[in-house]
Amino acid sequence: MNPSAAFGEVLRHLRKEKRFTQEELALECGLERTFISFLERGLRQPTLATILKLSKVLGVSASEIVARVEMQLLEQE
Amino acid sequence: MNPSAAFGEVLRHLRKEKRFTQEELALECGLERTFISFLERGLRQPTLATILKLSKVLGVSASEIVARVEMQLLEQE
DNA sequence: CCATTACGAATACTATAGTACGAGGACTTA
DNA sequence: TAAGTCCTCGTACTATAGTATTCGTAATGG
Repeated sequence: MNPSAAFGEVLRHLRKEKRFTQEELALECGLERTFISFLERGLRQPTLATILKLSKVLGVSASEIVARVEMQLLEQE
Repeated sequence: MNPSAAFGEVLRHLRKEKRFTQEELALECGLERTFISFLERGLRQPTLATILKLSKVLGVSASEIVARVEMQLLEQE
């Protein structure tokens, strides 16, 4: 499991938890819907600025998001 | 203060704490020396994968690094 | 059945992360 | 003076993050 895939799973989980569609999340973050789709499918990886944008809208700190990614990476090696 | 600048300060601080030169850190991370310089000066921002690489070598979790960046951003608005 | 919502997927593009090489300044040590 | 270390800075390049647009389709509801 690579960082992109791990991040994708974490992002999708958080988004569904907050009852956002990809389009809503994208709009609030000032990102493209298709880019959110890329991220969730692990086909793109975020920069630090993107992680921060997402974290604000999702109501979770960026460090918390990264911590979840690190857990994902450990669980599924 | 933008995310790149905040990250640069955190990175430089951690690197000096661990007594690495930019070149040593770059070598261990599999990155370019000049890229470490760019990061520390806030002229580039890292992707998630880069943050993870740096965190391994610096002996600090990626989430801890991001937490420090968030603190930097709050302190200096 | 048809319209709408939500998403995947493809393609092509622009902006920027990351590489590679090298000149030169500030400092130290010989 | 001279040589070495650590870093800044510039420049040009390649890889990829992020935009923009479009089509297909599965699910849902009027």
